[in-house]
Parts: sequence; C-alpha cells; structure tokens
Amino acid sequence: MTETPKKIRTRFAPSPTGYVHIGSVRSALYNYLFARHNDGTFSLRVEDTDRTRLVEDAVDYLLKVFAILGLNPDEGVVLDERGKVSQKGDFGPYIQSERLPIYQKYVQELLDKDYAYYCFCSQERLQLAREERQAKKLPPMYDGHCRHLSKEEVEAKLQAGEPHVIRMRIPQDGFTEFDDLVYGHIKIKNELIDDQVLMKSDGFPTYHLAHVIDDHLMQTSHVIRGEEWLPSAPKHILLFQYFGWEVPAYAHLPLLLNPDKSKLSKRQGDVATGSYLDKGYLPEAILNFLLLLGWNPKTEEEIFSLDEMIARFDLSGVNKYGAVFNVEKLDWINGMYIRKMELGKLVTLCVPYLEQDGLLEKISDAQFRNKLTGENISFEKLQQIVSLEQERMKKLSEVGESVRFVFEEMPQYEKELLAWKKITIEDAQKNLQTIYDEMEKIEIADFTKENLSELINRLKEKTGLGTGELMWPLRVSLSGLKNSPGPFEIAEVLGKEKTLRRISRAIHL
RNA sequence: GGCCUCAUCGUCUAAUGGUUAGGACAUCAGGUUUUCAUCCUGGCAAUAGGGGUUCGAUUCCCCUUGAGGCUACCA
Repeated sequence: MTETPKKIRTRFAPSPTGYVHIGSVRSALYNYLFARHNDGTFSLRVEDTDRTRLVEDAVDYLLKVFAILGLNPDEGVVLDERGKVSQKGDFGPYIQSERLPIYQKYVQELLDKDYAYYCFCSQERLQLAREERQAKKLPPMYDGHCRHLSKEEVEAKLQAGEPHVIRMRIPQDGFTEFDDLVYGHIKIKNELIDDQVLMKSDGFPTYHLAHVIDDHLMQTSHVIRGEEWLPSAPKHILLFQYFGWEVPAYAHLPLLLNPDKSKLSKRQGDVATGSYLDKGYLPEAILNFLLLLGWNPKTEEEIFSLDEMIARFDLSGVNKYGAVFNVEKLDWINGMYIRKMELGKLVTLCVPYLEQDGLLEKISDAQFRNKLTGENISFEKLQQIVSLEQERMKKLSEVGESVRFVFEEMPQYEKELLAWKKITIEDAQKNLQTIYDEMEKIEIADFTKENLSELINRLKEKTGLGTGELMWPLRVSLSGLKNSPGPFEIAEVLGKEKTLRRISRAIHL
C-alpha cells in the first residue's frame, strides 16, 4: 500500500507594514518556485497581529507589487479580477486578525494541557528582571515568576481583571531538535529556550502561536522563511508537538546582506522593492537576480525566465551563507533583459519614463507628442528612438536623459566638441559642409542609415578623409554629445530635414 | 554576555579526499568601433589561521579567529 504523496503547499506570510522588503520578495520567490516546481500551491497569509505597526492599504500595495513581479498567490489573500483585495481558498480566513477565535480555542487547549500558563507580570517587572539577569551574566530570559501560580491565584487575578499574557511552558530539561532542509540537523537545549509569550494582553497571538496554528490548519507542507527565524524554530517544533500535530518541513534561507555584511537594511541602501521597480529594473531581472542570491543551478547558466526558474528550482541548491546584495550585478542582468526584449514592449515600458522627464505626452496608444517641440510622434517613430538606446541602457529610468537630444529642437553644446584628435573646429565644419552637400541630394524616402553609410564611404574615397574625421563631427552635430549612438542611426531617426538643419547649425557655430 | 548559524577571488558562486581551484559581475589590458555601450580576446584576483585524520585535505574532525542572526506582549 502506497501513501499518496503529500500535496506541496508553501506560503508567504508578510506583515502589512507599508513597503515590500526586497528580502521578502526573495523568500516569496523561493516559496513560489518550490510550489510551482512540485505542482503545489502557493498561498499568501497576512500577519497583522502587531496592531501598533499596521499601515493602511499596505496589503493592497503589497499585492500590486507582487502582481507586477508575477508572483500571484494561488490561495489566501489575493487580488480579484477587478484588482481588489480579496480572499480565496478553503482554509480561510487568511488574515490573522480575522482568526482570533481560532487562536483562543487552541491556546485554551494548551492551557488545559498545562503546556501554557497565564502570566501577570508587568512590562516594568519584566524589564527589571531582565536587567538583573543580565547583570548576573545570565541569559535574559523570563524568570518564571508566574510559572507556578496556583489555579486559585490565577482565577483570582483573572476575576480581578488583571492584565495578562499567556506563555508557553518550555520543558526544563531535554533537547528539541529538527532537520532543516538548508541547515541540516539543529539541536538545542530546552533550558535555553524562553517561555515565549503566545497570547498578548490585547488578545492577539504572537507570531509563534499564529504560525503554528495557521500552518497546521492551512496544511502548509514546507515553511520556507528567513534565517532570522532559525533560533525560534525549536519553540515552533515544541508547539507542534504539544498539539500533537505533524511538523512541517522547514527551510531557512540565508539572509541578504549589506555591503558590510550586516543584515540588509534601509540604512545602507534601498530595500524597498517598489523603488527598484520605479528606477526601471524589470520584474524578471529582479527575480533573476534574487534567484541567484542564495541559490545556484549547479551549472554555469545565469539568465532564467520564470518558467525556467520553476523547472530548475530545488531547495538543495540553496546556500547556507548570506549574500551581499550587489546592485552592479543587478544592473548587468537588467541590461541583458533590456537587450533581449522585444522593441515594442520596451517602448511601452519606456513611455512613462519619457513622460516623467517631460519629453513626451501620450495622446493614445499609437500617438504621442514631443513636449519640447509640440510635434506629433507615432509609435513607430518612438520605436526608432528607443532602439537607439536599447543596447546601451542599464535601466529604464536612463532612457529620458539619453534620448533627450532627439526630442530637442536643437541640441546645445560647446563648439569645441566638434574638434576631434588633430581635426580643428574649422576642419570639422568644412567636413560637415561636404557631408551636407552630399546629403542634400538624397531623396527623403532614401534617407536611411544604410544609404547614409554608403554616402560616407563614398566621401571617404573621394576626399581621402578618415572615418573619424567625418563621423565625429557628424555625430556631435546631431547629438551634441560626447557619447551617443551612431550618427547614421540618429540621422535616420531625425529625418533629412532635421538632420540637415543640425549640420547646418554646427557649420555656422 | 548567552544561544544559534556561517566562512572559496572585491561581489555572486562552482568543484573534488588527488584539479593549473572553474564560471559570472566588477576591474584592468587589447581587438572591433567616430564616441559611449554592445561584442570578441586576454590579465589580475580566493580556499581566514592553527592543529589533527590521511599516502594526500580547500574538502572530514577539533580549536582559534572573524562575520551574521536571535536574545520583545515585532514579525
């Protein structure tokens, strides 16, 4: 008789605190990939038990970021067809603040079994006790003050309405151990585990209680979460045992680090996923980068589409040590994706950045207006403009600055820029005149980069001038820049009339 | 302080009880190119230290050192 293999169910359980930490996205990604790879379910549960840190609309924001990234949960808190936050699945509610009666029921069970007890200690007393223990160089754990209150005492205090919490009763001896899918066997002395608060005085559960109850009830098969939870995992194991429940598989993920190797934090850089998106990092590039921070495919491949990630991902490829979040590599990956991208899609993605930089105004999906000159621009023309930069961009936010010269009526630059190596400004202008005269003869319809290239080749032969002697001044006259795309491409995009106007201007500077 | 975890180029990482310790990013040099970018070629660059085990250790064990995490009625 063979058992049906257990359905793989993973979850991502964020707290709605207002922004989406890039490290959370990596955790979510690994959960997502693991579930997908195993034909399982990926769900999202909102952990809003800390009432003091709630931020309005945080869940809505988080789900939108996840939708952009393509990490939509199958179950739990999701965005419905109309883009509204809703819940889906058989194990709801998926928002912890809506599950209070459930936690109360189970914590009562713990109380009944004497695996938990009421604690009436004030915050001040706890603070003092902690300091005292620290002064004696003892671990700053709860001192067990309320551990042995009699039933009567507890009853009396409860009757009197004294504020209280419920703590977990940890065995004084023995060990708690478990096997982590990443870190291997973990074993810890019970005497070193604190009598953790399970239920706070406001009636909300702590993370520890809620995690165990929810992940049991929601049939989570694999808990994949950050390494910061490793030290408290034994408490969770113990709780599962207290309830008599099967312990899920745990996989703790190494932390993402600042350049100085401390835990990735706001102070030392950008940790808000939204700001990477705003800067023009592509969702697929962000995921690809995050994938490689802590996981490797055991081959030398580095660029993976989401489908490839799903096909390849497994927990055995996860590293044990933290990885520095190194933006240079992200830039490279992003550049790779931009270069590979279909031009039309790239244009669509660039439009908001061009609008933001005040270069472009969108009239319809196919019609735009150059805000600097008031001219109309077709989608096709915009494609030509963007293609000038496709190979050169690292992130979308750079597009405006690099193509601004195309939008301008006339680029502004110092005439000295026309000079190149031993070519003086006057030489450059003379060469430009030669080019101008030849270009003028080309029909508007034939004003293509191929024909222009041919033209310059002809001129080189005819005049004996070197490539750079013609190209450098031409490029500067058209772009006004020290570094820019090639002059033929620019000329084609500008068209004959504007090209000639710009050359003429350079000649008469 | 206590507990837990980790340790290969600057960074992300691969590899094996026997390799010239591999790849990528970054960097440097050269080529292509009017410039920058792309692209191509090449260079620099690592097993933290000390003990074991072993014919042989970067790999296995121990210690030291270093780094990080946790140590809340936050998650």
